[in-house]
Amino acid sequence: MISFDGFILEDNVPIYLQIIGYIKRGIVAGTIVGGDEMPSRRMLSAMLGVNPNTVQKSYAMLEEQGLIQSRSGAKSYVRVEPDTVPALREELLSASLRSMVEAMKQMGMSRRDAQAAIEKFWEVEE
Amino acid sequence: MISFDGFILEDNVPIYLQIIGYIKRGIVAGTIVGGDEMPSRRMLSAMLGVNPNTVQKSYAMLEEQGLIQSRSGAKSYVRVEPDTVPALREELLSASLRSMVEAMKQMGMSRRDAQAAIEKFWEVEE
DNA sequence: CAAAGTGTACTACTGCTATAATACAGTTAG
DNA sequence: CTAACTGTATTATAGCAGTAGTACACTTTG
Repeated sequence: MISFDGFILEDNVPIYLQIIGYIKRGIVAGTIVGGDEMPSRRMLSAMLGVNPNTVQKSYAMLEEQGLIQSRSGAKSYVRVEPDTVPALREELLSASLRSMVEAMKQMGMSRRDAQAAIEKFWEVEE
Repeated sequence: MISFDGFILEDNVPIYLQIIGYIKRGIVAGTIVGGDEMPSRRMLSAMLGVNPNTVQKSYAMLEEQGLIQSRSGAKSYVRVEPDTVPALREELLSASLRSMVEAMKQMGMSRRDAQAAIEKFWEVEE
């Protein structure tokens, strides 16, 4: 069963998009793999304190994108095909970086400034 | 008169927040300074192809934050106090980096991976 | 002064996000 | 089998973002 332990709701971003992003990032990281069991819509909505319909919306979109498989009455499972991981990595990286790089450039920062700023925010781990 | 030439509307982010962000980043970069004349609400809305009320909302919030000064009937001007620039820089950097670093960590990327990814997205300039 | 431009305010409408309360049929486990 | 759980669907409500149109008083400029 996929864990949503590290999941924190963010403001100003639709919840269903946050759920989708969390699953996608987990697949890229390898912490979520094909065949993994998804929490039921009701269970996840209770865990996150959001409405079941909001969770349902994110699951429906994940299924549209071929990332999970649902069968009426049964549990839902993650679906990862050979090309899935590299495609998701590219998609998520672009989304994360494009707006940030654009913002930093508009702030008059150099590439070196950006690297330094990341150092500060990465905190000590790894 | 402040130019909005490099301004491109983005999806999934409220327009009034994008306008506010553009002004703030310009102030941090120094391309926008205290005393600069803002375009009128009507003019900017025509330039961006958005509703005057949307522009009005962003101007009202900028005034609440003390970044512009409006006088009924007259033009609006940018207001930059001594502490404004460093405070804005810190605010914008945090906002930009926090979510990105968090996303990259969840994707299982190292700080080195992040630095390399930025190299690719920065393009050749500076 | 007079006209044009300006900030400000108001109402009405649409669409999206999210909540809320059900309902029903299929699957699964005891 | 049966009870519990599951996916799925429906309807209603609320708030916010954004659009649309209008109005009024003030400032600036010719």
